[in-house]
Amino acid sequence: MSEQNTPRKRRGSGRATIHDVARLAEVGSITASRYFSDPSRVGQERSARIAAAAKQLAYVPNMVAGGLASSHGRVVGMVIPNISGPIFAPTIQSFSDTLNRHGYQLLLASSYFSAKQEESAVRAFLGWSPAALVVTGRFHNRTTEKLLATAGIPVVETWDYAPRRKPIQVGYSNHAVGEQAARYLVKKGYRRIAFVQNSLAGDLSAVDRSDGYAAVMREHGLEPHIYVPTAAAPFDAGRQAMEALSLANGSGKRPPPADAIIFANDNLAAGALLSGQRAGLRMPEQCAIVGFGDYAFSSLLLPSLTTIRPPGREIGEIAALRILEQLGVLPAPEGDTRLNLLECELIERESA
Amino acid sequence: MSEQNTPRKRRGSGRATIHDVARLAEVGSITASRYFSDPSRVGQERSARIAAAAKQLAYVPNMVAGGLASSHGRVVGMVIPNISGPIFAPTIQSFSDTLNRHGYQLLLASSYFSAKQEESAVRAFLGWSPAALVVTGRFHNRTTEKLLATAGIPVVETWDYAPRRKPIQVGYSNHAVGEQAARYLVKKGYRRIAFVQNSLAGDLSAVDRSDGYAAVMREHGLEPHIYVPTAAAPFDAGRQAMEALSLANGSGKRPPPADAIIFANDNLAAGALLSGQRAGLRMPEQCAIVGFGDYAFSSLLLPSLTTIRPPGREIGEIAALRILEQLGVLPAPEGDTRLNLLECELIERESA
DNA sequence: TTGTAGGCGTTATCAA
DNA sequence: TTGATAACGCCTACAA
Repeated sequence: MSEQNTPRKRRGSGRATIHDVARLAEVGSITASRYFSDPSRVGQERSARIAAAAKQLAYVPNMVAGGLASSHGRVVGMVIPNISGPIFAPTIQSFSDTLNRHGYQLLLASSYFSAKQEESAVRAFLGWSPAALVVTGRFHNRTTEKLLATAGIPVVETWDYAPRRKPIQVGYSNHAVGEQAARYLVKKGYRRIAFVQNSLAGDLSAVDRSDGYAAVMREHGLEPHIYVPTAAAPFDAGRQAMEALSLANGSGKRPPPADAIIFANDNLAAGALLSGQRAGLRMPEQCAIVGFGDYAFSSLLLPSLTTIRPPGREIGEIAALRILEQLGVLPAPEGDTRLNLLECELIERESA
Repeated sequence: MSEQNTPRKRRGSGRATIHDVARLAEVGSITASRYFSDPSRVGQERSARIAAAAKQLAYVPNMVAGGLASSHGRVVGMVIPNISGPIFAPTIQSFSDTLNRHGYQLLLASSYFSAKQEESAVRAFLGWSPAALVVTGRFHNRTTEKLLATAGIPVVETWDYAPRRKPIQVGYSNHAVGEQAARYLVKKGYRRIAFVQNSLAGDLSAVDRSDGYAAVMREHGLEPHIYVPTAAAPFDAGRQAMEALSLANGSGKRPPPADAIIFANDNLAAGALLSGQRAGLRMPEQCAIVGFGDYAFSSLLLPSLTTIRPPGREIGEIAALRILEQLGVLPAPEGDTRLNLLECELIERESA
């Protein structure tokens, strides 16, 4: 016990270091280091001694020192547009959990869909020598592009899918989602199908969806009708669209412009559903509604909302797996793992 | 341009270091270091030279090296029960944003309400020499307690409030929430008020709420009636409770056991609302419903759900501010900032 | 399988 | 206000 001479260093965290463990275990510190990174490379006896010493000293490896020495720490940075919205949380959750399971930690920041904020988050992360970086979408400003390209670490783009780009892609096709919704409604017999765009300009993914919708419409000889609401709040915008497209048979002669509406997201759809319901509109008979996102409330609405569920959880998990493979933590599977195109599921409920 | 001799080191990240900046600016590297941590401590001329050099070299400070040298990095670890539930996301969001604004990064992990997972997350964080640590709730296992106590850094407990504990507290009183809901219903004239507990055992905060409810009931000479559903899924549990407490007037003689129900959370309340609605029950006339959580869907239900909103966003922001004050990044306000008791807001909607 | 030497990029310490 | 020097705790390279 009196062995434990405390040299009272002038600096330092005061916690036990790998040297303390090695000394107590009577091995070289590099042997202790090897034990912690890959126990199979250290002999039985010493392993046992090291384990005992580590336990006795409550040793916690200093990841900062390790990161500095090896020039890449066991952290992965993720920039996500926002954390508290209904969309991205499952991605963060599954991403973080998968990383943790393999000893990596998540460094998180949000961009609020701002390229400038994304850039500053990436820059801040870079200071931590992350093992990899995850960003959302394929649109970044030039500086961010350069930072990512020269970082020399795996970069993953999530929530979008751009086969020709360099980073690993994990996402789905918004264009296909638009097609999927339109095909579904066409098959159900609807013909006057409208698409309600997000009033938030800059939601490029919604534009991709409306493109897919328009393509299918034309394919069937139907006229695409894309409505862009002006109201800023999603529920209000949804109501506004509903009034314009389905409740607006003011003259009493003409049928309303739409007998089915695809919304850019479930918030818009919910606003429309509520206003339709309050106006006594029968849905889906008089007007079918399809949303996007499968938010938590979507199954609770009356009528419950038919919507398309993006694979948020899967995106997070696959992004993490691809990174761990790139880092050599997991064995690399056969074939090209750079492109990961996932499917969205159309969830058929009452509204369409 | 040919000045940029690349010394091709055998190791290292390849990025520009503070020494490169200092050399280009023709100052000592320590002066450059000072410039980045507190520009006011460096003279005008040199400051300008350093700034120019940093820009030219696209210098990104290496936080890992800085963290090692100063034995505490600019990261803060947060353990939250889960990220993708409806509850904690705003806390994470505001916490992260507030930290980022002051140059600190968020290290995130989730515990899924497991003390064991919480412990391993705290342990993992400690390896990063965080500047502070945030945990959720006041119940941890003994090891976690010890780790937190001996970490020598600010520790914040959020989402609960235990004045006598050591760490900084940022939360609200679940007991008071239970009282608040009960008082509201009593004042509205309801007398047969029941409380529906979470079927998930281990949700201790919900137990605190039911205690508060029971206290108010007794205070008014009323009999507390706490119902514990057996169904595991929240919506099912809510339906089950509704059937037992309000729709169960099978004999046709006795009035149902409850004319008002407080639910442990909005998910349960939503399940109840839906089943009540499908059974043709008029709410709140025949049965008033109060939830807890103010989830995203709560305002969209029919009738819209009267509920109590916990101050999730505020918790995150205040936790971050207290930490930054403790670290000296922000000026410390007067008085005791260790205890931060926030209010929950009762949001009056249609269901009660 | 184990050990030695030295460097990773920054900041604390001390002196000027 | 500025700078030289020595940690910080670990890991890579190389040797035994």
